[in-house]
This record gives sequence, structure tokens and C-alpha cells, in this order.
Amino acid sequence: MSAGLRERKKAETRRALSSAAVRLARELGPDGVTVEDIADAAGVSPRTFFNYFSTKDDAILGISPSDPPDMLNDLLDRPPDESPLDALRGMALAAASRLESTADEQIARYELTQQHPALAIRRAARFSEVERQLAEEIARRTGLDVDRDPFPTLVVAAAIAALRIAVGMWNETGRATPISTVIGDNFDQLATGFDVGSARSAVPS
Amino acid sequence: MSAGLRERKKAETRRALSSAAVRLARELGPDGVTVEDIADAAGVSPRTFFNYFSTKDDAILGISPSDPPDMLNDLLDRPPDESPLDALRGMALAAASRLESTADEQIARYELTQQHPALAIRRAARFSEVERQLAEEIARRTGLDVDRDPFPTLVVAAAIAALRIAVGMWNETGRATPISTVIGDNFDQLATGFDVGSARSAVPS
DNA sequence: ACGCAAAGTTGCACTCGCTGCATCTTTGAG
DNA sequence: CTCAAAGATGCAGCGAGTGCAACTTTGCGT
Repeated sequence: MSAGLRERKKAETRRALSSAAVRLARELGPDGVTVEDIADAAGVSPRTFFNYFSTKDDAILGISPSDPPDMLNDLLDRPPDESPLDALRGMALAAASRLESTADEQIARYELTQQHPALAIRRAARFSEVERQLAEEIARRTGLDVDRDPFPTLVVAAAIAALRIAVGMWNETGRATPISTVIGDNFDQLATGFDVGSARSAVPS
Repeated sequence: MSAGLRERKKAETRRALSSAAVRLARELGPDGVTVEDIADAAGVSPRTFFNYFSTKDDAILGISPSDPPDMLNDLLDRPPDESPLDALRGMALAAASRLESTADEQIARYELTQQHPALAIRRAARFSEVERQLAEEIARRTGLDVDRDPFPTLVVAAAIAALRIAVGMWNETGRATPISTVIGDNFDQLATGFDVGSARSAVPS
């Protein structure tokens, strides 16, 4: 069987907690809602809340401890002969399409992070954790030493920025144009470099 | 006169609090020390601590609320006709040399951030706040719209990563080679792009 | 079906970070 | 020397987050 009752119930409780957290945070602001409120709304005890999320912010952002970062898997799925930047581009596109498909709750989360810096901070922290793992994988692929060679860390940081910015603009512009377009532009920019004259506007005059 | 007694005392208290925080955090770990400990060591009441720093972590990192980000000033000092990447390169070099000169306490802080993720997170958050301001300045220089054009945000994110990585490697390698060398390499990489074959090792075979 | 071990939930007591408010002390200008 | 403003402090309180010791539920072997 795919999952025992136990697993299913756990997953359901986690979803209930996280979506209650998002909903209440939107209504009352992240500081206007207590862990107790969230636990009540999800029908569990406050103490149980902390068995699922280590902080209130994590619940709002839907970050569960010890779940594997999807992006790392996306990168591992890329063929080994791809160049680092192309592999990261593929990873970014995969991550973006996953994000594009899950709709409303993601949007609510994005707006919350825009309005409440504390959440943006938590999210940025999450990204930087993942960055380290990605850099290690790029180092492995290229045979470089992640502690001595700047390249792996640098290219990963740039790639993550490209993804993050594309997602941000996608949200900012009402999710009209597909994320993949902006991701493509950003990675092209990274591939060819920031040299003089390479600043291209998204709105051709 | 340069500063009244009041101002001097305030500055002294802030320094006392921050360096007590660093010292105690190194001895007992950031979680092993309470705000009360820090306040006692600095000879003020716990309540007064919060008149100087808004969180314990900020005290350890020496982040005082409402002090102007030096890096933004560094960027504003660059000649207006420089290309975005060159201006950011100049800014990074200025920031690095400032950091290179201030000695022991900075090193202690760096090691603390390496060993305790929570502090690294706080510091990363600090960086991302500054990034937004820098991106706005680059947008102003280039006449682009920071909300519609990825370029300003992307180039700033890449530049900050280049700086951050250079500083990290400088610390990691025992502060032997000057930071400026690695910064130069990283910005060269950004200028010419991450295209295939551009991965260069710091240790030529 | 049944019983038992493991996994999960809960209540409790506690520490600590952080805040608002009212009060007292110190500073510096006239 | 006086007095108003700035700063320091004590107090009372909220809420996040943790460890521990019951208690309940699940699922497996029999």
C-alpha cells in the first residue's frame, strides 16, 4: 500500500497546520496570530504543533524540518555531462514549473513574505541552506574544491538569484508571462556575462 | 566639541554590550548565554540591553538598528559613468579593505557565524536588506525599472555573492592572500560569464 | 480477534526573549 | 542653580519554544 493510516494522518495534520497558519497570518498578520490559535484551528494541542514545525514562521512558510529539498533532487536529475550553468538552468526550470502549478497557497505565502520582512528573512535563510548543498554537488561534478575554488559557490549563488528574481517578477506582474521566459533571460545573462552593454531591458523601446 | 559626554557614554555602552556578547557567545555558545548575562557583564540592566540592540543575535553580530549601511555609501561614491559591474566591483573592494583592517572581533564573529547557523541566517538577512537598496541604486543609474527588469537585482545579487564568497575564502584560508585578489577573480568571472569552459580553478594544475 | 511495542499526542512546568509603561536618575543648556 | 529632555531601570506580562512524563492510537505478529 502507498501509505499507512499513520502516515496519511500525519501528512493531513501537517497540511492542516500549515494552511491554518497561512490563513490566520493573512487575516491577522504573522504577529497577530499565536501558535495556540493555529493549533486550535487545526484541531491539535499547542504542544503537538512543535512536533510538526519548529517555529511559527516555518509553519506559515510550509517549511517542514527534515524534508528533502526538491531543488537538490532536480539538480541530481540533470545529465552529468551538462555544463554547471545548464544543469542549474534545468533545475531552476523544474523548480519553477512545480511552483507554477501549486497555486493559491503559494501566492498567499509570497504576499506575506513581501509584507513581513521577518518571513522573507526566514525564507532567505532557507535558500542559503540549499545553496550550500547545491554548491557541493557542482563541486563534485566539476572536480573543484568547494573550499578553495570560488566557482561552484559563485555559480550556484548566481543561479539561485536568477530563479528567485524570476519568481519575484512573475508574482509582481500578476503571473501573466510564464516564469520560464524570465528564467531563460536571466540565465542567458549569466552565461554571457555582465560586461559593458549587456544590460538589456525587458521592455524594448 | 566632537561629542558630548552623553554620546560618548552611549557609544561606550554599546561597545561594551557588543563585545561582552561576542566574548560570552564564544565561551558558552550563543544559546548558552542569556541577555541577562550580557547586560551584567556590561554593567547595565537587562532592560537597558534592549535600548541598544533589538535582539541578542544583533548584539553578537554588532548590528545596531539605524546605522547606515556602509556598502551603499561605497556604491554612491563610484563615478556615475562606470558600468554597473565595475561600480559594484569598486564597492566590493572598498568594503573588503574596511573589513580587512578591523581585526580580532570581526574574526571572532566570522567563526561564530560558521559554527552557529542561526547567526549566519541573521547575517544573510542583513545582506539581503542591503541588496534591495543597492539594486535600486543600480536601477537608477541604468534607467531600468527595478520591478520590471531583472538586470539590476540580478547583477547586485551576483556581486554580493562574489564579495561574500571572497570574504569566506579569505577567512577559510587563514587570511593569507588579500581579499582583493579573489574579489578580482570573481568579478572577472561575472563579467565574462559562466559559459562552458569558463570554470577556472584557483589551484592551477 | 488480541495483545503488545512503537509512534504519536498531550499537559505541565519551566526558561527566556522581548515589550510597554511608569518612575527615577543623569546630562547639559540657559 | 534650575529645569527640561534623554536615558536607565524595575516591573509586570505575553508568547515562543523545550524536556519530561503520562496517556492514546496504530499496526504488526500471533
